[in-house]
Amino acid sequence: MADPLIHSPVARSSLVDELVERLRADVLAERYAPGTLLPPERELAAGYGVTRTSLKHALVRLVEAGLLETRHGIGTRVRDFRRTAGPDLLPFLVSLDGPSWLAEVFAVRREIGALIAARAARHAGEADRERLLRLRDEIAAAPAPGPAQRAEAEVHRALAVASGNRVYELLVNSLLRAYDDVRELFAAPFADAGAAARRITPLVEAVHSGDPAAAYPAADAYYLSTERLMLGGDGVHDDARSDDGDGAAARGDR
Amino acid sequence: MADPLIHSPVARSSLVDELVERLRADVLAERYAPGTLLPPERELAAGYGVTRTSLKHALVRLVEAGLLETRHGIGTRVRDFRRTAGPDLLPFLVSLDGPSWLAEVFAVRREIGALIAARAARHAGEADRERLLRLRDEIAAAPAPGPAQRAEAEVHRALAVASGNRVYELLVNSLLRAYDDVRELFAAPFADAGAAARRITPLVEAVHSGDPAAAYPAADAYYLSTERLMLGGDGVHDDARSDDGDGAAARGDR
DNA sequence: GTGGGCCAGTGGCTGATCCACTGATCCACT
DNA sequence: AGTGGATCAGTGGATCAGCCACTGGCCCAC
Repeated sequence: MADPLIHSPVARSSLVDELVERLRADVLAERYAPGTLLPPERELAAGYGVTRTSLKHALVRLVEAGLLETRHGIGTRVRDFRRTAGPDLLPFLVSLDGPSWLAEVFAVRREIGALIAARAARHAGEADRERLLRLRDEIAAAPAPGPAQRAEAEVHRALAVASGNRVYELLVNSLLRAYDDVRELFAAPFADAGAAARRITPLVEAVHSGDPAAAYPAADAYYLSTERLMLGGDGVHDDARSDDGDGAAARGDR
Repeated sequence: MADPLIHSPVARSSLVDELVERLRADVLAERYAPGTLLPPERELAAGYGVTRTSLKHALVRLVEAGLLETRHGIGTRVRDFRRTAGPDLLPFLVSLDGPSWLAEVFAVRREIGALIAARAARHAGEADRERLLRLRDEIAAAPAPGPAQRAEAEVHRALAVASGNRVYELLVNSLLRAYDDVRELFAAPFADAGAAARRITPLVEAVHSGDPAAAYPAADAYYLSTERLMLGGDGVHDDARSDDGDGAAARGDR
């Protein structure tokens, strides 16, 4: 008895969802060049074989995401997402472009994670501290990689909450989502719950003890270790304030 | 002659825009409690005096922003934005709640700005470095606070680009937008272009010289100084790795 | 009890229609 | 020649009435 499986609701996606996905992919792949006008809605709708109303719902979502810009009487213009989009776009960039973006996400997660941990050590209240310990135990006791990874994500969130700065909470929301989709692909290295608990324990304890100077490097080491687990190999060179997960592959023009 | 004024297009907002704004305000003010269902679309549309189609366009945008969640056959549920929204929500939180969020945004900007500056010092290419100098000169020569502030924002962007990590670019996009709306309210303290240039010069030069160890504190000092200009007073205490702009006012439950 | 079928209520989507805005063009007037 | 206004075609904005698809609760036959 008892739930043998967590049933994540079968991802049924609506017509508009599909449409958004295709349009977004087309925009991100620069099949519509930045700065140019999209074809008129009536035409686009016909092209995709949907009503203009449905197409509009899709466009409106991409506008909200910062990828498009529509002006009445003119048309819908493609924007340069590097200048206009926020980190909420990361999940799609990661799943489209793969390792290049992922590495950069991890690099940021590590650097910001250290900041957050240091703040958390300074600001965490009693409730925050207890929550961290509880989550650590939850990881150690996790019956499968899935729950363990979820609990680990909760630790990230809990640290952000404990940091006492809500902006960090929002940031962490975006960063976590950025690799949500790929997380399950990396379940294997996380199969050993004991090891996972051992990785995260120094961080949790440093924050719990309230010592920022200890929390900072502990977070750095922790994020580096998970990064290595997920990206495989040694990932990055490891000097004091180490580097990268670089965008060398990435840097465009301008 | 020559343009005496920059005409920013008169912010005409469409019906749907208004609708989104009202709904978002209602959600953020928790007039619809998180976790509860919104009234049915037909009813809601009637209540706001618009078509169901228009209401839908508005709802779809809020779903995209992470504030709502709609399920076919069930209804539209209000989500807890602290858990689900990303930093793209910041502009609205800032303009609704005012100083409390703004202070936290600045705190994050300062901490992350220092990280970015240090990375930029390490990774900036020749083009990046020249762009920084050019922008610095542009600030010094700015004829009015408006252009100066815009050029300053460009420096933030340029630093993110120079950091070689595109995730930081997206982060900076969101953070800049977070106080876009209030920026003009603080034009007065920025009237002196010479002073603005003097504030930012040490940062630009530290990055330009390629020394991360110099760039980090230079960025910290720079962001602290602009923070003080905008928030007034001394803002925060200023020890080595200083603090806050705290969320003491903020921390909710959970 | 238990399973199946029904049904009311919800969001999803359609297609036709009209409105409002933009920019180009043309023309009358100066 | 130059200026200003009218017109027009093309675009997105918004509406409407209607039907479809999904959900959950209810009831009834078994």
